[in-house]
Amino acid sequence: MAQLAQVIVDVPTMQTNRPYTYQVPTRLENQVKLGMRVVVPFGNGKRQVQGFVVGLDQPTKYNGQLKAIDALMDLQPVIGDELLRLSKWLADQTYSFWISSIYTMLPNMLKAKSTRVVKIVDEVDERVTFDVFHGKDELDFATVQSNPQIVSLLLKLQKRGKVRFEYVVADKAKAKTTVGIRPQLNFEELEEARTSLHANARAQNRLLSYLQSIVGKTIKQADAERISGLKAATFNTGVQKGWLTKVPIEVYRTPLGQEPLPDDHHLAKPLALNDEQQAAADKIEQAIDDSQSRVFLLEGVTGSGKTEVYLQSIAKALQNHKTALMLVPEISLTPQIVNRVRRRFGSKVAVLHSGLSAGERFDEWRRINRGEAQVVVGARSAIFAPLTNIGVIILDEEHESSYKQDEAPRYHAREVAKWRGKYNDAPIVLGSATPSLESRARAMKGVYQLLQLKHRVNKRPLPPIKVVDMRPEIKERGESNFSRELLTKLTDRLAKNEQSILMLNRRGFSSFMMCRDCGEVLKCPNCDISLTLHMDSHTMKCHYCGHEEPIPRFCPHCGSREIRYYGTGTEKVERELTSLIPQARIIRMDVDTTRRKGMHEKLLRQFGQHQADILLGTQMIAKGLDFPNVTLVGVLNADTGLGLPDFRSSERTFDLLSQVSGRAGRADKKGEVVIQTYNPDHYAIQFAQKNDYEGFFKREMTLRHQAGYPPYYFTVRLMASHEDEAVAARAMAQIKEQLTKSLMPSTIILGPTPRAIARMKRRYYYQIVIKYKQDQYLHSLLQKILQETQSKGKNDVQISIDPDPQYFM
DNA sequence: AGCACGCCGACT
DNA sequence: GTCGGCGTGCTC
Repeated sequence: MAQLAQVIVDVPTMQTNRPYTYQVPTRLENQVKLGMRVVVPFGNGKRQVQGFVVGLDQPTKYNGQLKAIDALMDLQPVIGDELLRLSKWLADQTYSFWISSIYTMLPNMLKAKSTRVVKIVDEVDERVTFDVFHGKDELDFATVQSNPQIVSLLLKLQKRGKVRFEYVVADKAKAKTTVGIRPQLNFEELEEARTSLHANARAQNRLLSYLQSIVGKTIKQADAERISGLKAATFNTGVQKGWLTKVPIEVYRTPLGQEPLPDDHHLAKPLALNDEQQAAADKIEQAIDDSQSRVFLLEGVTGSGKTEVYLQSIAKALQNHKTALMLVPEISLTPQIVNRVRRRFGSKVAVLHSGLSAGERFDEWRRINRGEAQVVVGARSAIFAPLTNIGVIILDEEHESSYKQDEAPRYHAREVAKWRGKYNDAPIVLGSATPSLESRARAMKGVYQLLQLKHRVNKRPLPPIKVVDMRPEIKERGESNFSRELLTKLTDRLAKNEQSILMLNRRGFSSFMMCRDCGEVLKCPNCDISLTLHMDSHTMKCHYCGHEEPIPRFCPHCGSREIRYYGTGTEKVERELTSLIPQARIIRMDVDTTRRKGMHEKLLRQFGQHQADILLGTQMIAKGLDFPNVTLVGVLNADTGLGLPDFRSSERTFDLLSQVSGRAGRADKKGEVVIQTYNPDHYAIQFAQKNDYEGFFKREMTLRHQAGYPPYYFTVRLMASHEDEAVAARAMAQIKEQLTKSLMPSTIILGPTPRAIARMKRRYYYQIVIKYKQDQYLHSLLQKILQETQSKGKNDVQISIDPDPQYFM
């Protein structure tokens, strides 16, 4: 019988980042369990917050009077043993608050909203009642918080005992319900009711018969109407006569495009595997059978049938009465891949992606939590799906940088997967055509087991790739996004009624407004970057802080009218393409045209139905798309990423070009790829042209070795920010001193340097990058630095730590 | 985060 | 003399 409970409260600060001990009141005895949400008093006054039970009956050194838990928010724990442990590990690994790592694992709906309400408890001035309280006797404090006059007025009234501040912890988690009907009488009583009916009350008579057939059951009213053929009005009469009652029935929200498959739906059969696939599948399935928590790197060229190996591994796990988790990068979480999994495993599948509403996400989460779904497909955060007894975890496109969250907690889904694999004694499958250097290097060392698929399933060669040097093109024809060669091929496809995909590599691109007379570039007043033109809203926007201003007609610096937009945006390319090939029908896909929910799918569907000849887009079109009629893929600017100060820029360029090349000639028709570049001799482009991952890997490893980058070193990035640049710089210099003193001599400390975007949201940023092979002091030292520099207000230096950063910029 | 306690300037 | 500014420290 639990007397005490250790609770992590929803106050994300360094000082409160530890469990607090509460008493379990007698009325809640035997009900409080690990992983439940509770409402607890915290701090002075009547403040209440949400918390999570992370321990029971552990002794406490606290000498003060313990407070008691106010209420339970759940009947069943929302976090099981595995995820509770994982949340602690995650907080430790990513240097974040325990409460934050708990919340990243749960759907947003489980985060209760804590509101402050001001209540009138005694007669107050009529004008106050009217003006401030709008005639009501209570007020949501959040609505007046920003008005200092009202705030001080309310505080005065509080002192005089006229009003009281109260806290309300409101749970947002609501299950959607529909009306259900339930017979109130038993069979005989219903029969009895029939005798008192008028002879012509035929509908009521039928209702009674129907109710007799469902005694003791609860049926959705919609279903009842359909089955019985009776109208809603008849059921209402039944309620009036006391024959039946209406009760809410909990139902799941149905995400668009995720409608349940019909009951008689035939699940798709597994496809036959070729020898390579079979060999890989055998190894994975053996590990599933033996409950081995090893890691496989499944390296397979585009079209080599990795997905089928995934699906059969999942089938194996299910066959062993276990569950399976499959992660896909958000960008390739397309209906195509999702449908393939659902056709194979039907209603066992739950899908988690960013397009779901909060309610839909919550419902999918509950289906998984209740064990109603045994297969989960989702993007990064789906790695926290509340599956139990996992048999296999798959990460498709494991090299994708989107598996690393770029805000706190800065976790990498691959590392979380490995943790869960160990906990569940389940193998991990990392799949990619172009594995990350880290993973491939581990496979070479034997840490992971390498499984290779070297041949395409359809035995077709990969499409030939033509690299076009844009330098002479520009010299001869002036500024253009299209080489003659690409234009010729596009026109040719048009004539043959075939389709083309054009990709504009936007990585690292800044489009900006510049004055042709004085060279002034329009910049964000808060951040250190140029503003981007958004034609949909006709404004200039800052991508970092969201600042927005009208498009200027005159240069704000010199007043000249010659202020123009620079940078290769998709819109501009579309305009050029329209003027070059007026008869071509173009679909443009970029952030602007796909912002609205469902637009992404809609545009792809239109293209799939050949409502356009050319699909023009940014990186988002590079992955997973499979259009049989596409025979030409063009990359307009292959090298924009190469000049970036990022040690992974070659790797990313190689990946991107390899991915996009795989989009051509998926079916019977022959495909071809055109890559336009200003760096035709760059090794990333050369190796991509030859489809030579092995060559690229060796070359890039040599360079990483020379420069001391991953995978030869582990890295951590420390960032400090302050409103005053000098303060941020000084804080970092101090930290560097501390690091140098305490870390191992083999550890390399770079910086401090101002970040590439030195100012963001009115703060200046400095960073230090630590490179190490093995350093036993590092982790605890970083924890200590965080403790010491814990910021209390906006006037303090803010420190953040990014383990294994994706970018150093 | 939110709240109280506490120590210095401009006011009924 | 007091009201209230926000720096500091604590929350089981």
